Amino acid sequence: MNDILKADLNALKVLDVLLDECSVSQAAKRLHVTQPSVSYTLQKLRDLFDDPLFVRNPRGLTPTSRAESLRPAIKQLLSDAQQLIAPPVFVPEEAEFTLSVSANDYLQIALIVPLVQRIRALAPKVKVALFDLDSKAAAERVRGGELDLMLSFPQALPADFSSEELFTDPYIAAARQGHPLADQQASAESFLGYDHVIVSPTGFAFEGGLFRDLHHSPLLDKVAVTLPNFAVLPSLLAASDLIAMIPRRLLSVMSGPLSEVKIAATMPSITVAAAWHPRLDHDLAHRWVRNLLRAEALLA
Amino acid sequence: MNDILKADLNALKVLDVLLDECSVSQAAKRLHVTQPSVSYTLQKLRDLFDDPLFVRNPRGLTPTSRAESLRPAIKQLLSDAQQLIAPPVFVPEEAEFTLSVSANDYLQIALIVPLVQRIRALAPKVKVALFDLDSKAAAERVRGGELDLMLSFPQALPADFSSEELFTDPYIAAARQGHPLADQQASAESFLGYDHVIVSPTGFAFEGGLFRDLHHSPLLDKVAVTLPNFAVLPSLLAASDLIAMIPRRLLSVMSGPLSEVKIAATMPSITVAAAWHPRLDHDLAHRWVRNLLRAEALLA
DNA sequence: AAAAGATATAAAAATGAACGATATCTTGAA
DNA sequence: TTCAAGATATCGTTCATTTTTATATCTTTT
Repeated sequence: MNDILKADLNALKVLDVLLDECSVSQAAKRLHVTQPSVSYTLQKLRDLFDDPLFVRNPRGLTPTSRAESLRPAIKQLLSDAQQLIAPPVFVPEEAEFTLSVSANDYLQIALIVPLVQRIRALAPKVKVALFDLDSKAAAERVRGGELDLMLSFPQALPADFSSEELFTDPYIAAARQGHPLADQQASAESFLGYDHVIVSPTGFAFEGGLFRDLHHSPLLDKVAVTLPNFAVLPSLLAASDLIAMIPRRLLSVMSGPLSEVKIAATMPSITVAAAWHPRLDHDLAHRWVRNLLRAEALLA
Repeated sequence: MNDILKADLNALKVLDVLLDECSVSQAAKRLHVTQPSVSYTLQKLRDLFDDPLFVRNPRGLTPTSRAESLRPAIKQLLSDAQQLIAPPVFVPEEAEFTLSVSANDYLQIALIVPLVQRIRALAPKVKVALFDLDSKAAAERVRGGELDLMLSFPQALPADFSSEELFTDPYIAAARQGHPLADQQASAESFLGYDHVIVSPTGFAFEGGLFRDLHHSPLLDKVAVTLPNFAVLPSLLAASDLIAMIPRRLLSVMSGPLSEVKIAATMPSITVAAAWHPRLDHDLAHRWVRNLLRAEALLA
């Protein structure tokens, strides 16, 4: 049996040219090799197909009927191969895929929402599936190919993932519009004169990134309320004189009008990164999304 | 630009196995080469596709999205290639082509007619185009691919054609049924007592194969009629007491009932051969026809 | 009769692929 | 913790195959 594993597929490229030229010499010219080289390859082809393929005529070669019958299939095969190795192109307007992203609620609001708007404007057929972030499970789902992207803090990202830092956002203090300290330069005393609310998934355990910087800060003693996420923060602030520490980017995009409380102290900040499986490093669609994400991160 | 002439198509066979195994080591086992060899080919593939194709994981390799997207096309391509190099098969029942044959009228009657019957019985979709023989023009038409086969005498066939002798047929003497000499052993005298008719395309010039052997034969003096072909011979014989010299095979297949006139003299004979362009030597359909022709020639 | 132009062949050179040994990394087990 | 197992990548070296140069052979053409 004539097995493909034994066959030299590269010889088919020579056969293709031979079919065009019907001349070993001319084919050699076109292939930029010498005539004996093509003659040698022709021998291999004759062996492979168990057919002379070409018989001599005064001016070169006449293809056998087998060679003629091979012609269309050879052309098709090489054209397919050319397609195969051609660099892939990504056309946003026509791209059709689902992007699955996991992010905490801060990043959902501050980054993903505007990202989705950009995506929908440029690539209307692309769907986006957004998931809350559960770091441990998320990493596994990235590994399994269920998730394309996870957004979190650099420390929370698996080391074997590809990742990219997006931006660093300083915390600011915020309160309801009309709050006594709103839009003012507040002193430390007046700032600590109000009770505070902080988003802390672990409650008063205060574990996680932000709280490293605030470890023995007097601020923590003034925290009266902790929230698991930013969702209800606007309405809580609106209905009280509580002051919240939030990343700056949330100030403008969070629903409900809030004011900044300016204080002299240098505030901690959080750095945000995107991570994905290295398998997607060169994926054109994925790279396109990452470019959009990077552009969005650079704004404001 | 990534040109197919530069690409090593054989590497695609390795990529195919790699996509199956997701392991350089396993792929190497399946390919019966060493692991570094596959690793080396993988490098070439990475270069060719400008993509890592696989990233490492604890147990081997994880394909990139590009590699995954390549998978179906690779499978298809290799399957096509396998088809391409697979030995061709010829199925008479389904074969669909036109066989163009040129032969003199003797062979048309004695060989081609039964051949057509065989062909029609075995390969109902095959058409046969029959042409009278004009050796010079026929050879050119064979060379040009218009004719698939020419049947003639070995001397009349171009030397650069492939050819095969089919049979040798002795001349016999024939006359109408009821002729005084019919079915008898005739003496030379009684045989020469009748006028004769002979097929001689050149008339009384008596040129050609048969007449070499009869050059100074007294028979030629008794020839009263010459015919350009065998077509009208039966009716001429039926309507006269003429005796004809015809190849034995014509006796049974020629229309109109004829009887043999047996004579003691050793008769000349003609040898018949088929010729075709060497390009068709390995053509399966052509070989099938030649086999039928050979089988038919062996009969009677 | 020789010159031109074609393919095939032979020996030598050069290229490229496969090998064995080894480095490096990760995982899983003692 | 350490060690063994198992994975890919890398490094020279060896070996096989392709390519080249040179030549033979055949046919056509001048």
